[in-house]
Amino acid sequence: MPARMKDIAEDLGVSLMTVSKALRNHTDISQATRNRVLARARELDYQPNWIARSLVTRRTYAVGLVIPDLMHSFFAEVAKGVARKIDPLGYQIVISNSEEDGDTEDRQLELLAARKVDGLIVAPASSRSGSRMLGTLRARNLPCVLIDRTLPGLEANFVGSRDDEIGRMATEHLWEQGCRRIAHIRGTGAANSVGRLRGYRRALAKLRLEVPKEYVVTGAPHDEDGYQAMRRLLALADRPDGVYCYNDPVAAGAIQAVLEAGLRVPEDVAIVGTGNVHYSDLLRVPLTTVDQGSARIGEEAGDLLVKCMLAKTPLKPRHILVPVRLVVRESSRRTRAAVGG
Amino acid sequence: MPARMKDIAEDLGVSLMTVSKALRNHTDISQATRNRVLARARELDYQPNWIARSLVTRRTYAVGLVIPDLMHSFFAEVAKGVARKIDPLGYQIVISNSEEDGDTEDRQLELLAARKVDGLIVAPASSRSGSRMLGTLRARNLPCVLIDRTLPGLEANFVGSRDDEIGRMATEHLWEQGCRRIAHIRGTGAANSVGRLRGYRRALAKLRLEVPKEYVVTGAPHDEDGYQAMRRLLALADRPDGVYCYNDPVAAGAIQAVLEAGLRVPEDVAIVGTGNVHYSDLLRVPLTTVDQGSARIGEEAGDLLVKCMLAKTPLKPRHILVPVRLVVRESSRRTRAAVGG
DNA sequence: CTGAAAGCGCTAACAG
DNA sequence: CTGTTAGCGCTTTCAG
Repeated sequence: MPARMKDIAEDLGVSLMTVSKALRNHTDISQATRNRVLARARELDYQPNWIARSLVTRRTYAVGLVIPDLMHSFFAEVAKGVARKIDPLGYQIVISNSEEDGDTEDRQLELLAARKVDGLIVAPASSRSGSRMLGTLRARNLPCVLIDRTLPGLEANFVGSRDDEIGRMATEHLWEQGCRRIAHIRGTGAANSVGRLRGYRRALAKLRLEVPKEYVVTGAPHDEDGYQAMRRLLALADRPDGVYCYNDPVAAGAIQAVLEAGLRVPEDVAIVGTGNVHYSDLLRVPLTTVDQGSARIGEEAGDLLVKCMLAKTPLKPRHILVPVRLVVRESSRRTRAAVGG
Repeated sequence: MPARMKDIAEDLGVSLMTVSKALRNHTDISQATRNRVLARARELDYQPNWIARSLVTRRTYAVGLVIPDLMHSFFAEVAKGVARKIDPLGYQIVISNSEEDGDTEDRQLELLAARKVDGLIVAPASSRSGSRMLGTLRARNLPCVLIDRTLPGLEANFVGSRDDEIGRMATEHLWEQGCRRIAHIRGTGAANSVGRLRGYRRALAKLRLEVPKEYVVTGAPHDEDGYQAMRRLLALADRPDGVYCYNDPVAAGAIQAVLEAGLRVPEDVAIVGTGNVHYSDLLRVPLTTVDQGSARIGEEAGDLLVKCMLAKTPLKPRHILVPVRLVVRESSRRTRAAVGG
């Protein structure tokens, strides 16, 4: 139904090839012919069929973005960063929600590959899914950039943060604020949660602070999870006076639980999150958090992916670590000395 | 490089068609042959090339989603609703950010059309872009569902809210809470902001409340805009004691401005937002807002689009209005009587 | 500068 | 049950 090149060619009495070249601004077409073609194309409201073009050029100008949760602002910010970089180059984003589930993720990757996307940006749901992805991608050597979470044992492009540093930074900050019973609400499975936990543990060790085993609870990635986890922490005989949280939504949930228990933030329990999502400043208690440069992560990932897609031969995998930064706000400020905000 | 049907066919000494049918579970293939094909396909890690398939079937199983801002939770929630409905049917989402700009939106729609998506869900940036879209879509009769914002003069599928009711509901609520100087921070251009403004005006008229012209200010869609708009309102000689805001981010920004001015919410200025985004409950002051059923909007839009895509002939455009609901929280609760939360 | 031939990987329609 | 023919709309050679 829509106009094809063939239609234009026949209308003008020229060959299909002439039309094809004219439309793509090839040099070896006379200005006169080109104008006629362009004019007729406009009249017919001609739109190139990218499907057909893709079949022969083997480029779709689509990149797949697989994230665990569209609704988590962190990923929305990352997605925006990616878009900002690849959009001007004519790429579009096919987005998939893995819902933090490895099988769903694999299915989505399969589909994306079948769709012949030119590249992939993935925040892997769990480390378990590493094997499948490796097969799916390596075999077809589809350019791929991992974000936010590495995949243990998989040599791949990665853009993210130094998670152990995040954990350390947050924990030491709580200590500096006078907290001595520092707990951690950790994430499930993914490499970043492991790294943050490690940072937390190392900081405690360095500070010679011993805390009960029960001070590490699992409760992520949503604020409801954080809320529940915090309630468990508050129920402990010796409840914590500082909590470092896997991400900002979890921290927001934790704050909710603390306030609901009739306690104060930060006086009774100080809270630190991770990610510095956009609304963390507007929360019930403005949230101290470790900024990961989410938009920057997206941008770097976009840039790197573009480089890979343009390269003739597979590039050596790179690791890009975006600097992190502690943003001190009210949820942890217990001393005069605390700066920032 | 990846395996093709042809490879399987040659390896097995059967025809390409046999492979094609076996792979798609056509009935007229013997179990034995099918098994051989399937086995070889697995060995070669065969993946169907959807581009090639699409070219002949004329279906891409991709739908375009064009929204003004990925980072606004409202649209993230809508997107998730859409995904929930179309995902199980094998459709994937190509997402585009229009950044509230009509030209960007048109460009994106163009690309999406060229990519031959099977359908489109669009939250139009501004009413101005109506004409182009109409051409782009009607001409190629590409199934399309508008969400959140109608396009004046365009007879099209729509899923959204009764915006004048939202405006009325919020305004009357503020009145019931004792506010008598009720202002409105409105959005720019889009039909929904016009509707909400109308609702606000009508409610005032019905209540026989007269307010200065300066009580309607434009400041959307981001929280920064709301913050600035609120500052302007606070600078008025006769400052408002209640403000109805275009959306929740704007309301959050407004609250920020009020508190920063040393005033209290809701005692000095009560605030009502729109959208009931997920984190509105966690805000500095928990936000009273009009819930639009964002996820439901996405789901209905997804369902409707699927119906359109499956239909042989274009369906008559439908309007689906998802019920709205006032959610009363602390930002406006000035009387005992106020219910909900 | 213009065009003819060949084919991307797959499927619809029909024959055997 | 299996295979042949034709072609989706476009681009990449390569000849004029």
